[in-house]
Amino acid sequence: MKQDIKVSVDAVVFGYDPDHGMQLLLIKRRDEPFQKMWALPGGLVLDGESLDDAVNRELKEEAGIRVNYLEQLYTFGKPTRDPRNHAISVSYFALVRPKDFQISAQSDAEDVAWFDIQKLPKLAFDHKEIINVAIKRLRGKITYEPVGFELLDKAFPFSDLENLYQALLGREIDRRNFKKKIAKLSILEALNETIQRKSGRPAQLFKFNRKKYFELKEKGYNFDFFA
Amino acid sequence: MKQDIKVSVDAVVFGYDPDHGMQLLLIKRRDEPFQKMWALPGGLVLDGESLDDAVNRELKEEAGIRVNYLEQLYTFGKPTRDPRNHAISVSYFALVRPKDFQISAQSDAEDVAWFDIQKLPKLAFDHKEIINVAIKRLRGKITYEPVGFELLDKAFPFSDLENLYQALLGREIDRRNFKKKIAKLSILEALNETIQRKSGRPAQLFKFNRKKYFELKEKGYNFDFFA
DNA sequence: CCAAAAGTGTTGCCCTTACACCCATGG
DNA sequence: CCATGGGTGTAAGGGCAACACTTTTGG
Repeated sequence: MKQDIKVSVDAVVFGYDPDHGMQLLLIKRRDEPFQKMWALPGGLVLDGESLDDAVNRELKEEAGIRVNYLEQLYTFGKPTRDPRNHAISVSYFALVRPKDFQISAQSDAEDVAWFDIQKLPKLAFDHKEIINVAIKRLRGKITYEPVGFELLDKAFPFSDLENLYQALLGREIDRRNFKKKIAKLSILEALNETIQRKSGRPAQLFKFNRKKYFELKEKGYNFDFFA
Repeated sequence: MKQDIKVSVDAVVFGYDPDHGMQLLLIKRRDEPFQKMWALPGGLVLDGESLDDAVNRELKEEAGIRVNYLEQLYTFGKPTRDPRNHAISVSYFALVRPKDFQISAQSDAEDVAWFDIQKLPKLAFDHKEIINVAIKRLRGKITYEPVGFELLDKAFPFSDLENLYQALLGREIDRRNFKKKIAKLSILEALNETIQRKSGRPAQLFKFNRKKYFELKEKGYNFDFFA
């Protein structure tokens, strides 16, 4: 009884653009099946390759990016998810700063693009389902971890953080209370710089203090941003 | 380039025994590799079989049990984790009431037994690592979900719930405050029965109100049992 | 001077925590 | 009557949410 199951990895890569909201990285397939349809970047794991290595390799090969933050999401194994044969997909959840990279289609991708998570095209395989799980994870994650770390520029105005949270939570946040909450954690550092957006008063820039964040996390601190 | 990676599933099955604390179900391997060593129940996924089906089948085949609660945990894919060949393991996290089953070794298991999670034997493959991840998940889970549901008898005295939490959190709980917290959620129902343990005053029995719990969960209620 | 976005404190309420004594039973 | 575990209430303090006006800039 010889087992014949293919193992692949797929990555759900989120990026945040202050002007356009949460974005998702997709590639357009060059080959069958689902030729010319949009899909998650990913592909077969090589013999002797670890899962993490496989995702990183595929992201580099297909889209030319290296992600900031990567964690395993879920493994999908319905035998019918690939029309060709029984194939399982170990999916990953990734966060990047879109501006850090010039994405470019390579390898078996005909095209690569960022899509607004509210306006996704039709997707190959069960990738829509994978994305739904990832979005759920993202929504959950922001309530107990400062996800902004990985999605915002190194230096950012407070309003970017606020808007990111509003976008993900889908509701308004009270700026003052939010600021107090973040301040209490002391994981933000004010810089002596300001930034001028299109209009209005210039905003002070901040950066995350990674070290302090990890210290707090080690001690088992509970980051309950929002209920 | 033909891919040759084996896909297996492994289950970390927790059970709670009011007298002996948190227990973990292990099987003793009948065959090489790691012959006669203790290991997690699990095995190869069959062609055309879904991952969930594979776990349930293996649990039935090897230990003769059907679990109460099952969720996917993590997929381990280090190419060297199986000395024979590149094999990935999709691991699962399960909760049962030990008393519900008479465990019995079957199939390729020479023996099956419950072990105190504090006193585990040496384990085959990377199963120790898998268990560590599972214990972490369990500890995390109890802080935001009423795990007791799946681990305690259908009817139980309040002290069982209290002891379960104390065992998992590794610290004392104030009984009165804990009771208030649980009461506020109104997911417990008092029964008109009592139980007499070894000594002391008889205790009132309670049962969980599953329906209410799921209602609250649907509405996005935040069960923050403990920080 | 108008529009746009940034910045800033106080108050009331609720929830959480700290805390100790009596009760019912078996031996 | 003693040991064991079960059952119960209150008060104080901290954390969270609600809430609106002023400041700085560009046009």
